Formats: sequence, structure tokens, C-alpha cells
Amino acid sequence: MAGKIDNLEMEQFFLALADRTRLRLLNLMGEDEVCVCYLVEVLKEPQPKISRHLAYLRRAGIVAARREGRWMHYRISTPADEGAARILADVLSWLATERGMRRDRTHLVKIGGLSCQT
Amino acid sequence: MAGKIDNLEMEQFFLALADRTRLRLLNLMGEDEVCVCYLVEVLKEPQPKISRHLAYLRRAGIVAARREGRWMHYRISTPADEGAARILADVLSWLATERGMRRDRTHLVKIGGLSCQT
DNA sequence: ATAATATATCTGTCAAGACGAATATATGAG
DNA sequence: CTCATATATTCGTCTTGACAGATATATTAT
Repeated sequence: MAGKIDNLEMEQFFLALADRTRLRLLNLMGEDEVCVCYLVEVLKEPQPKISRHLAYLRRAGIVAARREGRWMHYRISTPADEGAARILADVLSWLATERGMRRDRTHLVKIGGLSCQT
Repeated sequence: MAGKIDNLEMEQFFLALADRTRLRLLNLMGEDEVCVCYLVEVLKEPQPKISRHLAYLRRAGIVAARREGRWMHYRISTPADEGAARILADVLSWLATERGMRRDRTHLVKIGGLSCQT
């Protein structure tokens, strides 16, 4: 029965997922937290653009940030609402089936952007 | 391996879900196809508004329409892409946990808007 | 044909958000 | 303190889509 959600928040949740850049970011954060600098490098997009989208995801409650010195690490923050949590998990699996998303992940690993490499 | 999807379509898919009116419509179509006239009655919104959102959902490939005389019946059309299909199913379950959505469903049943009443 | 009903589309207006470019803030080095 | 690096925010512009209201189209009845 954790954290109910109202319709407005449902809208916000899906809006947060309705952008290619944000989906790419979420895909990269799927395994573990990632430093913004790696996100910028993998997506090859201007840094302010990445930051704007990360801020959007943070406002939507989908990611959380942790500062470590000059670096910010972002990670997926499982929504309190069960339905949202399940959908987010499915979205991540879905992303992993996509060519471009897989390429992004490979790229991230190649440049050492995953702190914990299992 | 059914119907792959590209990132652009992923965006479109989530955009289609990112609107309260469309979520309410999908919720009502969750069980079975529904006539537009009942959708208008349950949502108590102007008919052109309902039609616009149904057209949006149709373009996004999430619902399909069937004409029967003067009436149009809309139903959810399971996406070919497996990931999208699973997410859509979860979204419908999620909606069913919401107060307002339940009220809408009860209202639909009360006015006899479900063709097949099990 | 005409009229009535059911549904769809068009028009003009408004707000949300995406973008690039510029700028601001925070942290650590020296 | 000053400088460099990492990240965030602001500004101006543009596009998308939401809405209400008006109108168009399709189907059936008469």
C-alpha cells in the first residue's frame, strides 16, 4: 500500500518518460548510479541539456542525485507508488531491448562510467 | 520478436499516456470496447474534446475504432511491440487502483456502457 | 431530398517544454 | 584569494499540444 499517487502525478510520470534524451539517461542509470560527466560523454549532447533533463527527472521523483566532491552522481529512485515502480522497471527492460540503448550502455562501460562493475 | 519499435515511437507512446483525459479514456476501455457516446457521458467533457483525444490515441496505435451504424466503438489495441504491450497492461492495472478511475468505471457500468457484461 | 443524431475536424489562442547560448554556482587546487 | 573544473540555471525562441467554439461529415429516419 505504499505511496498512493493521484492522476496529476500520473501525467507527470509519463511526461517524464516522453522524451528521447530522458529515456537514454534512464537507460544508462539502469544498472547503477552514473556521474554526469559520463552521461554527457555518452550522449554527446551539450552539458546544459543533460543537466536540464536530469533536473526534470529529479523533479518528477524518478532519479536522485548524490554529490561527491565536484561530481554529481545520479541514480534511479524507485517511486513509492507500486504501480509506478513496476512500470518504471518494465520501461528499463524495454529500453534494454533497443539497439541504440544497448550501444549507449556499451559505450558507458567502455569509458568506465559504471562505479560497480559486476 | 513481434513488432520492434524505435525510440521515436517510444516517445510517442509515453506522450500518449501523458494526459489525464486520455488515461481516463483508456481506463474505461480496459475491459471491453466502449461507444463514444458513453465516454462523453462518463467524462462529462465536451464531445469534440473526447474525439480529439481518441484520435490522438488512434494515431499512437493504442486504440482502434469500429463503426456500428452511427456509433463508433473504441477499444484498446494491444501494441505489436512486446515491451509496449506489457507496459500498457501494467498501466491499465495501475489506473484501476485509483479512486477517480474506479468511479469512472462504476459510472460506465451504471449507464450500461459495457456491451459484454460478465 | 431533408432532418436528426453521432462523431470528427478546423480555427484561433494559450501554456508547457525543448533547444542553444550565455551565465551562474559549487568544489577543490595552488 | 584566484583559477580551473563540474554542474546548474537563465534567457529568448520555437514547436507541440490542450482547449473552446464553430463547423463538417457520416449514418439513419422520414
